Amino acid sequence: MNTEDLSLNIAAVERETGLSKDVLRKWESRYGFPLPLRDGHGERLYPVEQVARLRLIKRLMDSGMRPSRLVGRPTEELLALGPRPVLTTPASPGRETIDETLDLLRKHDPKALQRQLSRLLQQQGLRRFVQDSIAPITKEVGESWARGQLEIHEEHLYSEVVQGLLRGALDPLNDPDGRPRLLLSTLPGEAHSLGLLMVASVLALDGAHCISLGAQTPMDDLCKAAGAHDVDAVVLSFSAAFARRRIPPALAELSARLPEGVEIWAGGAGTARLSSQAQVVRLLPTLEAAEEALGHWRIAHPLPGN
Amino acid sequence: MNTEDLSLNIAAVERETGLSKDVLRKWESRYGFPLPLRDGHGERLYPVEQVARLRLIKRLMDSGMRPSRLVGRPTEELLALGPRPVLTTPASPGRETIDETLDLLRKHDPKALQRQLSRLLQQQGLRRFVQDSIAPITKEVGESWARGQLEIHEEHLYSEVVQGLLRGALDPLNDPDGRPRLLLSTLPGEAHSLGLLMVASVLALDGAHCISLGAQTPMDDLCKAAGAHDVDAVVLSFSAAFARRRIPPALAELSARLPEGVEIWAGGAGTARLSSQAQVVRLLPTLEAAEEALGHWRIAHPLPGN
DNA sequence: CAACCATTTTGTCCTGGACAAATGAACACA
DNA sequence: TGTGTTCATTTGTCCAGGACAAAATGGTTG
Repeated sequence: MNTEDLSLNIAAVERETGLSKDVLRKWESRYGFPLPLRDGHGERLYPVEQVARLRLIKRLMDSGMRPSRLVGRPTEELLALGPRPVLTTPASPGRETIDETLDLLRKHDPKALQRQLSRLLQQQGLRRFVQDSIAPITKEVGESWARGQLEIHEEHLYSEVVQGLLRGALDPLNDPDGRPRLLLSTLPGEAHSLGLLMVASVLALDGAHCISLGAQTPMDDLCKAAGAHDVDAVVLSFSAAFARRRIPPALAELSARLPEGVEIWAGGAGTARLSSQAQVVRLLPTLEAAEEALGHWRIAHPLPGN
Repeated sequence: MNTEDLSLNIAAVERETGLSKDVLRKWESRYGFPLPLRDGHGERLYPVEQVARLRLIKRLMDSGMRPSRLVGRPTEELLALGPRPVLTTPASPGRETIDETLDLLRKHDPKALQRQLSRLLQQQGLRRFVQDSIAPITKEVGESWARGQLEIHEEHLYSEVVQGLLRGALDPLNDPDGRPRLLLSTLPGEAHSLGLLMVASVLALDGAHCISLGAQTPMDDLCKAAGAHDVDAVVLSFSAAFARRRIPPALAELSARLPEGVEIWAGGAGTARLSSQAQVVRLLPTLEAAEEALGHWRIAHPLPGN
């Protein structure tokens, strides 16, 4: 009964870690880890320690690392590899606030969560809210999941609530006559849209007109929308999980199909290590870079009236 | 390219229908359906018509039917088998309201969704809100998913928001001195907690004191909590998806382990076809039955003061 | 009518192999 | 130097088909 209490079957591990059963079995045969016990019927039983390590590995992989570097290592080394901040300038909102937020998540209380975050938003203003609260809390949510202190389902809930909040804050502040006019989205295959909304907030605050299409817009729709809304640039976000190899060709294709004169701005952790591609796209690896890009665009495109 | 547009690979079908790859392959070999095409590499390609039928089948199974009766049949017959209302007295809130709600879901806007439902709640009051709005809307959400018009993810979001709303409405109205004192939960394996909250609303409105533990409380905790809170009854909810066979033994065990004098009330679609078990538990197949049970309890337990 | 048991149905897990997609490294070219 | 291409390696997904436990059904009996 000791092992039963402390072990999970393969389906439970898949649920807990997000690693498919196939992957779990393959890793076992290829790397010798995880190496589960077997129950009376020859079925795998994963001790909780192995599950914890798997969760850690999955997290690091989501931030761009590869299994071969991770699967062999002991837990301590994995912890040391922890993700470094990319979009964040961690002027943290304080342990307390973060913990309160996570508690609300665990209680499955979207309403209270919204209240809590709304309050922060009112206190700090959108700009600081995005950079000093949402960025670090999001990071913490991800890490809590890796520690097994949050269910993946709860992470989704967090994401939904924050998106709703940012959209709500963005909407009234979006100047229909603002310039430049920007179309925001992610390409098919890139599900993370939180970073995109954070960029949108910053840009809208600086007076740009942001049209957000949500995540995974097919390239066709993107081009049509760019034409229909007569935008100056298309802003795309790529997380570290997006296959880096596919970014340049995708951007090249988009560049070819987009109406004449429409720029491409690409941001997110996935673009950090990208080679310049200088002529085609402008890279926005950080929120500050996004603001900078906006400034450059304004200098290059002075208002005809002036 | 025609077949590519209109077909999904096995992973996509798993995502769309909630049927695992193993199940999809087994059904193919056992029942001859689904019978996907194959791509150049021998991998399965499911045409959208088959996916739609699978979604329908899954829905019917979730409401208690078995594959052998479903998998062979053509789409029209499946549609005719549609689930009959169990907990609902459909005094529908009107097509319009339902459609608006689903639209908000598809826009992934939890805030607006909450506003919309809050408004309904204010207009109708909790009792009618639960029975005339939440019940039919929930049904529609489920059926929309079966038609492929809603993603499973969006169904989860709906559930979270409604739960938050009901909890919020319930909390202030819960009389700490109310009688009877009720402990509400579901057993491990039963994830559906919406029905439970609906029952809780009705009971709290009638002056009972409801202590809700959320879903999947281990039996140990349930018994301890029953003692600690000195409750008069434990209220459990079983959806049609819960293995019917396991309900009687589970209830028997609980009955044995619960403190002396604590009743068990069992509700939800899963208890509809249950044999009486008369001495041990009280069955609450509908919201009305729950109110009735409350009345009976009050008659059987007159206040000592009177 | 309820409880029990044998039988059938159904879902999950297993092995081990094939192979495509993604990646990194080596190389050629401007 | 930097940019693009090609090839080998790594990694995830899929496949077949068999085993078997869990669940449901349909008698049978008290």
